[in-house]
Amino acid sequence: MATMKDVARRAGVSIATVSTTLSGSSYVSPALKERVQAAIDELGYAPNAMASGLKRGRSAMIGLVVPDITNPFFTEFVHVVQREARAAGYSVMLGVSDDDAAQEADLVRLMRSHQAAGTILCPCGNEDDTKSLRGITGAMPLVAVDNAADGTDFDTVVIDNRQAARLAVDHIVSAGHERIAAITGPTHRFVSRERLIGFEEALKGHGLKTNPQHIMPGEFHVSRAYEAGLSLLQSPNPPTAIFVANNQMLIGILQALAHENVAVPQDMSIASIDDFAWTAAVTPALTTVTQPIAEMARIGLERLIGRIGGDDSPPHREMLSPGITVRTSCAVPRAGDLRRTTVPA
Amino acid sequence: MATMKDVARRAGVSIATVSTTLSGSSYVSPALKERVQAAIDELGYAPNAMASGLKRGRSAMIGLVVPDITNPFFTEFVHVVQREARAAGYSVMLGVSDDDAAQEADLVRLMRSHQAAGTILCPCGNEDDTKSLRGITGAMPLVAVDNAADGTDFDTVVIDNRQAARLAVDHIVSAGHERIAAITGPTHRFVSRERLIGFEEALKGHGLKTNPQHIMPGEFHVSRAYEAGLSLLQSPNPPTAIFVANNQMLIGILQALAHENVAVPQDMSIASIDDFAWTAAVTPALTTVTQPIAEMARIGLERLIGRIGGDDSPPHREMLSPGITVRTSCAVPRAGDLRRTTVPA
DNA sequence: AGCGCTTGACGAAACGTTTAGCTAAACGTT
DNA sequence: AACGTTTAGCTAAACGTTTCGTCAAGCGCT
Repeated sequence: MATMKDVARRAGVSIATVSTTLSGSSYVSPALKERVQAAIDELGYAPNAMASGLKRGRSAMIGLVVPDITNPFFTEFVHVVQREARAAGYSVMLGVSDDDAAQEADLVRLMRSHQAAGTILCPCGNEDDTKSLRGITGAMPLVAVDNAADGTDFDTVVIDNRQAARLAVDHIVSAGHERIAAITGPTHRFVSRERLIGFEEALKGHGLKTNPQHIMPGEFHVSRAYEAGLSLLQSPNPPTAIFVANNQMLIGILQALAHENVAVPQDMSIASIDDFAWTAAVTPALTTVTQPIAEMARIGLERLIGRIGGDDSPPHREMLSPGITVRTSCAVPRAGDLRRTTVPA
Repeated sequence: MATMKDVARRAGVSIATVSTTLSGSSYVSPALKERVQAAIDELGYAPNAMASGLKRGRSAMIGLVVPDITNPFFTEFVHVVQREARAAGYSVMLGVSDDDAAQEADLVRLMRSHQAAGTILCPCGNEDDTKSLRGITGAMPLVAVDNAADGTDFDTVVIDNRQAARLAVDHIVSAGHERIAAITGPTHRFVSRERLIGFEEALKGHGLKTNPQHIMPGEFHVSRAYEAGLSLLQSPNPPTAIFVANNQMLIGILQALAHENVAVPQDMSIASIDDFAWTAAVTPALTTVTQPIAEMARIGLERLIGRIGGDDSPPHREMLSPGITVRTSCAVPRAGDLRRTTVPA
C-alpha cells in the first residue's frame, strides 16, 4: 500500500509538502501541487485514516448507536444521520445495542476507542443507565436522541411524547369512542412512561376514566403486543378503540385483529405512534402519529458537530412536536358487543 | 485520556507488559496481570484503536456498504452482519451508497482508509461498476452480496433470483391465472435482470405468452411502482395477477390498488419477492418469496473472515435458494373485466 | 560449581501521519 | 548595499500502540 513517503519520493518533494497539499493547511505552489497530485494518481495512494487519527487525536468519524436497526424508526434515523454526516465530512460507525444497556455501554466505549469525534446515541435503558455513560465517554461528546430522559448532562433531542399520545387519543375520542385501550412500551423506558402519561392525561381531559384492564404492556415487541391484543379482544369488556404506542406493536395488534376476525375500522378503531411507508399502503390506511425523524437526526447531528467544534455551553434539551396523519383506521364506534366479521373467501 | 504509558507507570511495569497483558500474546505472570488490570480500572483506560490499527496495519473493524438502509431487506442484513461480526470480535462501519456507484466507490475507499480488515458490499450498480472496485480495494478483502454478478473476482453470495421469480409465478399460475403482469427493477441491476428472466422462464414453462405491455418498470421504488400499477390497472387489458419483484415496489402497488379500489385477492392477485414483518399482519396477508437473509449475511461474513485470515483460494460464488410463504393474496381469477370494489365507509 | 537453556519482562524501533520550528531564498526598505 | 521580513518547503519529533530482539534470572545438566 502506497504511503505519503512513496508519494513524496515520486513527486520529488518532502512528505510534509504532500501532507500540506492534501490538507490545504498552508500554501503550496501550483507546480508542486500538480506534481503531488500526479504522484497520488499514479500510485493509487489513499491516506491512512488511522495514522491521521492517531496523530490528530481524533478521526473524521462519528459513532451512532441505536437499540434496534430493524425498527423503521431507527432505520430512518440512521439514514438521515448517515447522509447528513457524510455531507459534513464525517463517516459513520454504527453500533446496535440490541436493547441491552451493557452492550450499549460497550459500544460507546468502542466509539471512544476508535477516536470517534463524537457519538449520537439512542439510549435503550433508563435514566441511570444513560447517566453512567458519562464515565465512559471521556472527552468525546455525546448527544442522546429519542429515549433520552432529562437531567443527564448530555445534550438531548426528544419529541413531546405526552403530546404524541394525546394527539392519537384526541383523534380517537373525537370519533366518539369512550372505551379506549392502550398498548404500552416497557416501563423502564422514558418514552414509554411519557406516552402512558399522555394517554392518561388525554382521557382525563375528555372526562373519561382510565380502565386499568385496558392498559396492556406490549414491551415495544410484535409478539408481546399480539398477545396483549388477543387478551384484550377476548376479554369480557373489550374496548372499541386501541391506542398503540409504537410501530412494532402495531404489527402485533394487526395480527391479533386478523386472528380474531375483527375488522378495522368497522369493529375496532386503531391509532398508533410512528408512521412509515406501508401504513398508507395497507387497507385500511392507518392513522398514525408522526415523529419528525429527519429533524431529530439533523438537530442531533448539528449539536454534536457544535460540541466537536468546542462548544462547551451547558447541556441543552431540544423538544420537538409530533404531528398526526389521519387516515381511515378510526371510525364511529359500533354499539353493542364486539362483532366479528367473517372474512371474505 | 489515559494511555498505556500511564497504565504502565501506575502498575510499575513496562508498556510492553501492559500490551501483552491485554492481547494475551505471550505469558504474563498472574501477579503482574492483576496489577495491570487494577491500574486499567483505576484510570478508566481504553485502548486507542487507531494506534493499534496503525501499528498492526489493520483494525478489528469491517466495512459494510449497502445501497439503501431504509429497505427492510438491507436492514435485516445489516442487523445480522452487525450481530455476527460483533460475536466474532469485529465492529462494523456502515456506509450507505444511496444507489450511486460513485458513492459506493467512495465508501469502499473510505473503508480501506480506515484500515478495515475487510468489507462486505451489497453492490448497487452493474457488473462493470463492481469490477472497477478491484482497483480501490488494494489488499483489503471484499465480498459482494445480493446484487453480485458472476465473473467479478470477488467472493459473492447471492440467491437464485430466477428461481425466486419462478416460485412466485408458479404459485400465481397454480391459482389459475393466465394474464400476469410483472413490476420489474432497474435493468442495470443484476438481480432485476435475473428476476425478469425467471418470470419469463416461468411463463414459458406453463405455456403462457409474455405480454410486453404487462412488464412494467418499477425501478425498485415505491413511487415508480405506484405509477406502473396505475397504468396497468387503467390499461384496456389489465392483468388478473401481478408479480412484484421487490418489497419497496410492493408498497407502491398496494397504494395503486387501493387508489383504484381494486380488492386483493378478489379482483387482483399479488405475489412479491421479499418477506417482512408486516406482510403477515395486513389484510389480506401477502404471499411472498422469502430470501434467506440471515444465511446470506452469515455466509458472507464467514467468507470475509476467511479471507482476512489469509485464505487466498480462487473467488467463490455461493448461491442460496429462496423459499415461498403462501398466504392469502392469490385467489382464483374472476372472469370478465377488472372489477372495482366499493370500499366500506 | 559451572554450563547452557528456557523464560518472564523490558527497551526501543517501527507504523503513517501532522505540525512546530527551521532554513534559506526572495523581497522591500532605508 | 545591508538589513529585516516574509514565506515556500523541509526536517524531525511526536501520537499510542505492537513486537522483535535483548537481558537477567532461574532451571536442570554434567
